[in-house]
Amino acid sequence: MTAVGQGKGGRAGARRATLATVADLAGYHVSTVSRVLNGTTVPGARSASSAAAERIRQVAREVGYVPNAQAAALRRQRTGMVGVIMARMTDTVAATIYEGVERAAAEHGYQTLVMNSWDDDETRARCVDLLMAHGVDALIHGDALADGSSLQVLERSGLPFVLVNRGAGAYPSVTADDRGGGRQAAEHLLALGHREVGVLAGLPYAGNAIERTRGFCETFAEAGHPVRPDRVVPTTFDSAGGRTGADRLLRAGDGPTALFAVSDAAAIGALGSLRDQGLHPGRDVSVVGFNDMPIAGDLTVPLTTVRSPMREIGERSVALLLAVMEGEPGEVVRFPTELVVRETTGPAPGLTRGR
Amino acid sequence: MTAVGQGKGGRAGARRATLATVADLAGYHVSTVSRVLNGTTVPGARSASSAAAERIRQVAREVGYVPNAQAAALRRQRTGMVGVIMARMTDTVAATIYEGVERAAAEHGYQTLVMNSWDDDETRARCVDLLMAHGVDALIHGDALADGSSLQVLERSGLPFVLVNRGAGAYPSVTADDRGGGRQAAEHLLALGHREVGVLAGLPYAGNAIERTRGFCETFAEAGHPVRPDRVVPTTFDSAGGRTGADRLLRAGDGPTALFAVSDAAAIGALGSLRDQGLHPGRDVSVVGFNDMPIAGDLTVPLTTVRSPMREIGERSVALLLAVMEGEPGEVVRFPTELVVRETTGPAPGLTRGR
DNA sequence: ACGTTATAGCCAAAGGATTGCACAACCCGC
DNA sequence: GCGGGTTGTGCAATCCTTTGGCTATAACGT
Repeated sequence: MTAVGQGKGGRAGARRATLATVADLAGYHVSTVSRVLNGTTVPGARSASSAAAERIRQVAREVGYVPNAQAAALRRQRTGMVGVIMARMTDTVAATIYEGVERAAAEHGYQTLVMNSWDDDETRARCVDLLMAHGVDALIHGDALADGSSLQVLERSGLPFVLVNRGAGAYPSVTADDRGGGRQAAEHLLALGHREVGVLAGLPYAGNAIERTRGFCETFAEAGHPVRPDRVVPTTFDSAGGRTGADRLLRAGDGPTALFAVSDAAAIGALGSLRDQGLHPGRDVSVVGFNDMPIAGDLTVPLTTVRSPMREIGERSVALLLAVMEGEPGEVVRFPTELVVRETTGPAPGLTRGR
Repeated sequence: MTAVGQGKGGRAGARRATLATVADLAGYHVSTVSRVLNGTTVPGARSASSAAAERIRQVAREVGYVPNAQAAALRRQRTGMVGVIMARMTDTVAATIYEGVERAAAEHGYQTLVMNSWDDDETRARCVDLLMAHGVDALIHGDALADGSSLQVLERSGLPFVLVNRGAGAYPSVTADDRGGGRQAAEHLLALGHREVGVLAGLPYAGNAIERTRGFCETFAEAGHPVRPDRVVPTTFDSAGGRTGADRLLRAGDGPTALFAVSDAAAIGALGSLRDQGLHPGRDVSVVGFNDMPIAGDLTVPLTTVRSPMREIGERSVALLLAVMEGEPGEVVRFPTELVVRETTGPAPGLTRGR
């Protein structure tokens, strides 16, 4: 295993150029090179002569010098990376929030190091450890447990962090106003005359799902039409979960006339279930989703849903994190949601449907 | 700025425990601690006594020692991280592939460091630099330009890399058999009697889009019904792109009777366009997508599409990367696709449609 | 012409983990 | 009881950058 034999092209095996390489070639000391390349315009006015600076930059470019972030991180005690934990990237909601996070972080000179926790406790814990090992300066936690149980270790570690998408207790977090969104969905269905409704309630330990369900159910209860407990079924957030849940709710003889899904993907799964049973969304059974993901409006029967500003939520979480890193107190931020009425909802059919 | 003032709980300001901390407390030398904690079961069998090992592990646990990956990476010349560049995570295809990558990488003890390039040249280049700076051991490139122009720098750098999702020339890559998939879509539509078809062709510089379009068009040409060039419109891969493209194709007086979209999202966008024009998918206009993302089968009119094993592609790319890192030659892998016929395709209507 | 002050650049010490080498103690056999 | 072979540990160099301290030179004022 002598030669490195990777890229066929260049000087394979020749290790990356370091400060020393540049210093030698340019005829300066590494410290000078470092200062030039870092543009240390800071206090001591430790600037190099412009001649030196130019020469050094020239050489650096020639040898393709890329600073070793590891070494730099070791010396200054910061990596410029923030860790991001998400349940899974194929959840469009998570992905969109993440895009917001990445963009905002980049704007402030931070890299993001993402990991998928798969909503699994052990993996979640391992993520935190790994991210800490890689020296992230802070953490954005996208899949906290509603009871905050996963966060105590984190808090003890002293690593600054904020929650996003799923809140938990008083921990600093940025989410949609999930409860309010649930209420909006409920009010809409109530206004359409629906009385017997079901909820595809999402994961029972996810703060956002809980709040959405709560807002929805309490609104129906206040209107004098409490949601039957057996009509609130836990699901995953994806379409498969929505489908299974809807199957269960609709196959029962006295199915509900409307469904509220705590995610658009689950709502689409419910649409699949409806279709299989020959039911038409918006006419036979109404369906309301959550988030308003981009395809919602393009469906052949466009989805009524509660819009949440996902990307903004991601961006805001970075701002909040930065504040927390500065030692500021850290707040609980909730973005208002907006009901988007399309065609999967319609007036309630006669109290008892056939079939 | 004396106290650190982050986590309120624990010993804030107390820096992370290091090897030295553990060594002192356990009464051993840091080198011994290092060996124990790394389980250096390697060749020299220079193991520590089990007494020492136990004590050391005990102490490490007590003080919550987390190794500093930066420092370790500096010393051994590897970080255990592979960089991943994707156009954007909200593209479900990219996200799914990434999930495969992450999982497979983790299985082999690697972390992934993802970045979104937004399909922008400058950003793409910056991603590579940043990933190199962070010392990734290798790179998985998910948004190569078809002409390979973005890859020469990379090749020169000597960093091992493979392409995924979008191939380019003879560079090692893992993709679906995009051309074959395009053919399958075409054969299906031909069999249904469609002669006048349009293509939502994706980004003109993306290898996968190009190949899918090519496979499709060549099959129609071979059948004696070449696709009119003005009916092949470039689009983005998302639903907005598909919608705009379909609007353009269908608004022309003599619209095609079928559309092939190089992504499911674009296909769904096309469905939106159809709906707006009062056209029924599968009856008035047939639509074929690509990838078979999970919701495809749950749509109210389920989507006919060409299935590609996205997650597997991601996983395989890691395997290939590992091989390349070992100095093996690096191949071009293409996974076969499978046509999934659902309900957005049907027999071609009379040669000229009304309206 | 000499003292004073910038300026440009070098020196060397971290920072935390890994690892080849050296060393001491111990075991065994004869 | 001593040589040869293990075995468990310690020593110290090394990876690359950053940065406070320091020196030498140049510039400037009177």
